[in-house]
Amino acid sequence: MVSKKYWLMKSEPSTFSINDLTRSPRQTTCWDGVRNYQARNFMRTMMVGDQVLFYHSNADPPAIVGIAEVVTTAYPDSTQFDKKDKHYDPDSKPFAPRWDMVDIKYVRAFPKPLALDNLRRDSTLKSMVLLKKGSRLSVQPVTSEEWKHILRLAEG
DNA sequence: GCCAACGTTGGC
DNA sequence: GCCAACGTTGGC
Repeated sequence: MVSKKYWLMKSEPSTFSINDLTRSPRQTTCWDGVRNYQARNFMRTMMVGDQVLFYHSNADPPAIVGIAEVVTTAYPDSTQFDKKDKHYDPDSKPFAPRWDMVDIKYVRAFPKPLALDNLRRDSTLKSMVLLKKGSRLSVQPVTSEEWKHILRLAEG
């Protein structure tokens, strides 16, 4: 038995919001379009049951808006082979796919989103990857302490 | 819309 | 292997 891990995944709500996730078939979506090696490598270590903070970037305000969970391990992202897709990668070959994705399923939305500026003022969270200066990583690990604290904030 | 910070590419 | 140029992210 491996213990659950915790993650944060970013999405621009104008592209795919947590509401879009609730309306998806089985409230599940494949997390395609990740084109950053570090983010990909994190997805490759994900296990079914891992918990995910759903973050709205480029939003007003940017905020953690709810929770999802990982329901598949990583598998090749089909959009890398689709010439018409924005995330098409001509250098990736089907016999050696470069980019992976996982499926995540909606768990719940927070009654009140946790806005980025509030998170920044919270000393318990000061070493969160999300809050590091210049951090752009779209898939990132969250410690269990950060996770517990964030859930408390969301309930409060 | 601006721009700082970051990741990637490619010439050398 | 260095690093300038470029493209992207994402807060503001």
